[in-house]
Amino acid sequence: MFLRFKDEVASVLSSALAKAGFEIDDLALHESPHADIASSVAFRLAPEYKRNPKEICEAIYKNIRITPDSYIERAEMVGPYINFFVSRTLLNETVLRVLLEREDFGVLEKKGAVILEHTSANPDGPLHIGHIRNSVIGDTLARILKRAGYDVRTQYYINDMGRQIAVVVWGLMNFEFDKTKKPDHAIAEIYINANKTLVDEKEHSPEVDALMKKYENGDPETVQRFKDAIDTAMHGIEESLRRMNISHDEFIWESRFVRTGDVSRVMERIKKLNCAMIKDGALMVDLKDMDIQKPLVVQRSDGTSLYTTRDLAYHEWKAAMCDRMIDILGADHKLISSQLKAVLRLLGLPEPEIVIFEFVSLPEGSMSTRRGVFISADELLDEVERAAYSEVNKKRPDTDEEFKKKVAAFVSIGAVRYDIIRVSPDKATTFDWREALDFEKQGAPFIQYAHARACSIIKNAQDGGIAFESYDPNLLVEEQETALIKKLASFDSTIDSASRGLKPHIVAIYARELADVFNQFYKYVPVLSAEPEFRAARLALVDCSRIVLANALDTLGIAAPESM
RNA sequence: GGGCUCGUGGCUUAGCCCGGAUAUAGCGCUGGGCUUCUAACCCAGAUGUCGAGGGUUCGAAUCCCUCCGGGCCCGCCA
Repeated sequence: MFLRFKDEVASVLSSALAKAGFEIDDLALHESPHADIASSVAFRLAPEYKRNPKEICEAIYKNIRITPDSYIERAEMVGPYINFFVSRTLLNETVLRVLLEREDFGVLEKKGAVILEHTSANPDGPLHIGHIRNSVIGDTLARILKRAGYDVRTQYYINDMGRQIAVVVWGLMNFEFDKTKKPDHAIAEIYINANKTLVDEKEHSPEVDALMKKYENGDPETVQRFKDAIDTAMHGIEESLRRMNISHDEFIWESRFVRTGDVSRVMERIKKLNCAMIKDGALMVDLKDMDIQKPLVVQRSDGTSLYTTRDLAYHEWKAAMCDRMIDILGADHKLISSQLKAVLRLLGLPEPEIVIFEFVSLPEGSMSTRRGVFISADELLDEVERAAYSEVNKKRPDTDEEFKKKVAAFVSIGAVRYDIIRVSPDKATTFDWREALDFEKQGAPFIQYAHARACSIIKNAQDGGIAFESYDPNLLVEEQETALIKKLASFDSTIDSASRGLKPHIVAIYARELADVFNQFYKYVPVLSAEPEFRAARLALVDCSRIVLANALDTLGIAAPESM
């Protein structure tokens, strides 16, 4: 709805500009507290046409023509600014469209296949609070892109050829696996012990190297050992992801690209590149021309491949199946991902779009699975759920046990996801228990609560046999009502900008603002006790709010409860 | 040392790409509001040299330069 409004403003302004005899590409449109959309284009024109901005503004303003059915109500001139306001038509059509399209409201018409890779944590232990920043950003982005219209598939790239997995396998051969623990946690225990032993007793190091070699060569017994170890860890990892409402469409093992020969083919092609060079028997690519000072090694002197080489083959394979590749990566991958892109470009292959998120650290420093210094996603979720339970217990003492547990579960998952997604990926954060367990702040529960309130009104109406199939949207004229409808109308432009910029936090902010305006409406505008014709119109608006709140929450992967 | 990135009230944070009209919101703080649809709510108030300095511009949180502080990276690791 807002997308069309913006388009109309742009075209109305462009033709006014043309009629007034001005020429400029940038319409200088921006959001403003003074209007639904404002333009400061007169300022831009002033120096070129050597007239004062106000004069220019008047000339443009005089030429503005708005058609009767437009989404623009009127334009107004304030000093050198032109302010545009949304029309009743837009407001009414918003209500109509939401009720018609329901869960599809806000679905855009972008086309194309997207493969989005996220999480891809090494299967050497459980997901920790750093990993899930990746998972939540990735999953939310996948949901945003789906709503934008793309055909999205998510992939988890399993690094099964790295040394850390060989260490896990070696550990499983030398230490006892604790079957009573969640499998990914039991694997972490093995991994931590094995690392400690390998540091203390250096003589075992060649045993790990031998495992890696045998795995790369495809020795059946070793392959089985690796597979068992990884499946065990992945079983636990997937369970944690599922708990957070996250699932992957595919799991891609990096070893497959070695086995299919894709990796050797990529290395052969790199050898033919002008910037390829052999140094001390290793194949490397000089990337100075791409503004990267560090050359990239793609083949060891013993002829084996490296992580990046396999990643190159992975991307070549992916590119053939989609129009866009998107990778969600931690800040430690900044250099390596720009090297990856540079080599792909040199090879004439499509490059992925990379979303980098900054690190999550603990107050005492950075996390490390290897050293056992981390807070697991499971631990975080458990603690938050416990806090959420005591909150429901306090707020709804009248309800039964099953209800409280159910509410604690969706509130905690929502709170965790929202806390992660609300901040821009390029802010480094320090984890804070007090912050994580705080339910007073405006977060997911606030939005879920607004949704539950809307559901409650609808339910009360239904229980009372009050129908609202026919209603007149023109009766929705209170300040809180129009503010609410405008917010509903901007859901499409929110999805549009979030998907364009791959910025999931925009949707998080939108959901919070929508809940905010709904709560104000709820407070000041009576629904069920209003006169029948107003009651019907307001019930329709409540239903719209419920639908869009649910859509926004769904886009964030957060449950939209009917009651809490 | 070099590269990338972040720095916005006591704390957390939006806006920065694409410069505009009183800088966004939350927590916390002060005060107020439940005989009305769920108070996990709402209203009012105090709190800011937008890290510092310079420059560009009619206009800078936003663009450019320098500096300071935090994070990440700079392996024939992944």
